[in-house]
Amino acid sequence: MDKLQIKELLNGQKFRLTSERESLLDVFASSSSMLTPSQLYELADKHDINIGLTTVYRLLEVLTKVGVATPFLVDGTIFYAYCGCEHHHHFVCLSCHRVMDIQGSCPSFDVPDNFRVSSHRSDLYGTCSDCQTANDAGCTH
Amino acid sequence: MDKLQIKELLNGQKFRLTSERESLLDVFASSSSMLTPSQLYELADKHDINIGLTTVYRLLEVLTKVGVATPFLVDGTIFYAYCGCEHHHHFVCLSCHRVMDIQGSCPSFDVPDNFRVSSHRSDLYGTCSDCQTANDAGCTH
DNA sequence: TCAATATAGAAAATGATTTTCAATATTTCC
DNA sequence: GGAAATATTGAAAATCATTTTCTATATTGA
Repeated sequence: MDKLQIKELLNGQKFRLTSERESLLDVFASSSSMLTPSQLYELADKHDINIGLTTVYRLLEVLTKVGVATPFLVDGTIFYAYCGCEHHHHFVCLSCHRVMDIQGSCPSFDVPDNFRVSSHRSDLYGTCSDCQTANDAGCTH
Repeated sequence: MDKLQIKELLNGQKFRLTSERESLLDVFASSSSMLTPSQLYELADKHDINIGLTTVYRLLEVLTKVGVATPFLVDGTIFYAYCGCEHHHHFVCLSCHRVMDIQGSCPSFDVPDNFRVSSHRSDLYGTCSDCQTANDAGCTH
């Protein structure tokens, strides 16, 4: 999903893609990890992009509303991952916090006919290969 | 899952099922909705069970650790649902906050061999039949 | 029983998130 | 282009959620 598409998604709900938001979005989209608002704020800072924390919160809010950001609750902390595509399945590495889209067909559930399903999430949690290697290397037995 | 099993699950991690926790657990288990800690605190209060809010937080923490409570993040708010069984699939009504276990086989995902998957969640969000009826009834057009 | 450990609860502290508000920027429409 | 309307920014303040602290109490285990 390119920036123009995101801009149009935002505009569709009367949100604007300002230069501040665009800079933040670049940083957000280039991270393969889920981030807390504060982490995104600090990551932007490292790129010499100095945007207020409130603006970070507001960007993540509107991106979530249009489906470009996905919130994750891990150990009581709320993180956000950039999700350019409409896929709802993720693998979350609990060690490095990387989030990867994964293949797999949506499961079919037995929901009563009179229930309306508006969305679904299927997330896997575990340890990615890099982190397993790192853990093995650091392991002393 | 009965109380004895939960007690043993807790004891297995050096947690205790005190009388305060047992009272709270009864209230929690009898609710079909996901609840915030404050909501559980107030619901207990209505049952003349007066337990400190801190204790509510601590109960939900230990129940989550042993898998008896499941946290849900909805619109930025963290809720907990009692999940007596080990099933990981839920339907969450975004209107009344009821959480229902749903049938359906776990989806098979294409995760690389060298990734270790420790858990997964598959949740559906939508409107239950009761709430749809209620909404239709309240609808003026 | 004695020692070690876990818990309860109130209060205080912390941390995360939202609100407020004045200034600025962007869009809309004429 | 130039108002008027609308949305955004960012700092500060306010709010809300959660955790920590600490003392008293209860439970477990040797």
